[in-house]
Amino acid sequence: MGRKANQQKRQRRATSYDVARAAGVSQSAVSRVFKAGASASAEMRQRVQAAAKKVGYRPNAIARGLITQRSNMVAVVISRMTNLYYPELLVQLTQEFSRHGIRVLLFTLEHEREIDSVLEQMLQYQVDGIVTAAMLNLEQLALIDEAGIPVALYNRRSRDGLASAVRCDQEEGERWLVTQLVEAGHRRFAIISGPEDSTVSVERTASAMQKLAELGIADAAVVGGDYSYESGRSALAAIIEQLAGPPDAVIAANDVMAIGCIDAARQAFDLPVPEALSVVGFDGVGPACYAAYNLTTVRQPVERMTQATVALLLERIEDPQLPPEERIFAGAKIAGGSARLLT
Amino acid sequence: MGRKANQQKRQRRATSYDVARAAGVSQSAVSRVFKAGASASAEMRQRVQAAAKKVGYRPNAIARGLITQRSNMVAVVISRMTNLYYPELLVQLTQEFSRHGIRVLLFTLEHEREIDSVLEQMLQYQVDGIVTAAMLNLEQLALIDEAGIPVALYNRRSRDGLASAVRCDQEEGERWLVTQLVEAGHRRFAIISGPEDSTVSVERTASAMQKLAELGIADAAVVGGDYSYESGRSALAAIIEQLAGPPDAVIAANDVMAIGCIDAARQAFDLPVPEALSVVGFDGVGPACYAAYNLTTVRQPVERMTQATVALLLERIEDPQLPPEERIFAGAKIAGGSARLLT
DNA sequence: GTTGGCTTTGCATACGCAGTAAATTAGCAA
DNA sequence: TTGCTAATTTACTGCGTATGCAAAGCCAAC
Repeated sequence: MGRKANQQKRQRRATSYDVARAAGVSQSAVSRVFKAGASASAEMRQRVQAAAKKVGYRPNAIARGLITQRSNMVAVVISRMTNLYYPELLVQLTQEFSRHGIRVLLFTLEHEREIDSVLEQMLQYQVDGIVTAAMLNLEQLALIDEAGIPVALYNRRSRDGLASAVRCDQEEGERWLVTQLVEAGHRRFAIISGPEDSTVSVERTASAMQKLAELGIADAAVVGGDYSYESGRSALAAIIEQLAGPPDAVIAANDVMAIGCIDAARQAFDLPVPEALSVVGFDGVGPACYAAYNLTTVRQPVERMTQATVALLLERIEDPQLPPEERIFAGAKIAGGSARLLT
Repeated sequence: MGRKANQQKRQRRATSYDVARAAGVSQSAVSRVFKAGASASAEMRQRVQAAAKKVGYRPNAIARGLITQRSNMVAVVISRMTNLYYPELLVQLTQEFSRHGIRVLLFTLEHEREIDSVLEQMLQYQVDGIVTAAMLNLEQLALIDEAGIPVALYNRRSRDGLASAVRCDQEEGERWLVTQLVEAGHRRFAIISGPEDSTVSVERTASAMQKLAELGIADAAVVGGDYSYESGRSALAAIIEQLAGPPDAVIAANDVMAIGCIDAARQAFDLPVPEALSVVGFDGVGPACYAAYNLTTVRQPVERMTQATVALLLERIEDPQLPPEERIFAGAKIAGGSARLLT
């Protein structure tokens, strides 16, 4: 048993006891020094911090979380990444949370059915709150509520006051788009909807159709897409077949499908956009601004929406008594150049 | 002091003791039932699980992490989201980790200087491993290594064997692009580089220039960009000014700038692409495939790279003795239509 | 009926830190 | 010097779980 060191690679991490011993003080003194608003003399601070550096001490957030009942982590759930504004959303969220000393545990859903398992994970990890851009049913919301964890829904309607919600006023956005198009003389309409299980898509599509009906247009063609570029492309063919000819205007449930539709119009059908066909989208993502498309669309104020989301969630983490709240943001109306509008 | 219940909103979560009491067994029995490969009789399982459901028990991952010294969390660090392939990367990573029972703690960097603070956070949270697509200097890598936490670099070269690395063979990709362009007769070249602090950009630019030099072209113009669409647009103007006329071909350090450059060429300079100007990019992100651009580029095999990253990291989490490893993937060569090539 | 091996269960402890109450020290006027 | 208050510091307990160890139960073989 000559040399027994150097055997274990994963050396034990230094604990507050180690620091205490090195500094010749008690463990609680160390704890106080590393706690934000605790009282400790200047000299104590000095000695402890010096000792901490010497032994390579780093507070263990896991242990701290166990005792304080606060993990300082929130779960963020997004479904598919096909929504091009998710990346921006994610960055904004992590940055904003980070500013408040909170870490983000990320969950992505490939399929709806994964959600229960993911939920279980989040709860086991004792997250302090949940932000979700994926659909939760009432049962799931109730489960979370029972665990006493506040939830903030992103671009979803609050349901039964079980969760806060931040969303873009899609109805108003779609109404604006439709109104502009109709006023500019478009009559034959087609809509490219998103996935059926996407509430965002359902809402956008319904709003557009309703406004169209209000304005006396009841025979718009509706074709299903899946938010992808490809589905936007093929949707146009389906539309033309369904209408037995090209429409005046296409309303896509998101920008990416609108872009696909534009490409199909120009390349496959020889329909110049916007001269022969107007195409509008929704979201205002990066590629919508590319000169080749210059999309007429409504942009979500992602930055303000994320800030609101974080604020709403933090409020309820601090004070669980607070009732959930819903905050609705108007989208920015971008006239663009992919549709013939009056002004 | 009549009614004192209903006061606290945040009811105490059920613990394994509660379950044990409800089931009339010991706490360790409960623990064993909820531990994967532990020994427990069928009857015990039954009773415990029934009791657990009754009291609404859920294992506390935080407490478990404290004792097992495994948080089952890995940190994922990305710098800016401007790299359009990050979203895909993120989804793939979380999905793949999730498949192995590991959660992702996400960190995003706005500025380089944030990295030290972020590093501190990760270490405090006792992550089992780190995946980073942001630059770490040797000091930082050493710090992590000292803590005994394995690191996997994404699209970065391994340094001093302190970390595993997975990357796309950008040199080969750029060489292919350059060779194709030169063989097709292009002579006047321009390069749009990315941010100076991006090793990815530096490597791509250097590789392209080197290959150009090898083929006898030493006077390529180099203009700096920042990976953004806008910077690609304005870069073309700078190039034309610098060369006192349009080049034959532009090599952009990523797809998004290539797209910006194409739009600028077509709209601002009346240079049809690819007839009057060839433009190539790198990454193979979504918009590169849009028909309006149909970019000639090299696509990173993100899915395979992600799988490799996860595999490499998990290996070293399981066995810290294992030496770091580097794995290099060839990019997929996409001829596209934004450049005049021979074949 | 005893022995030996195997499986199942409970007891007790440890993980690393925060917070409480008690103890110590410092500070200062009488 | 004494008495008293305020400011620090300390010992100790508990957060919820996993696990080594020992006791107990079970079964087959002798």
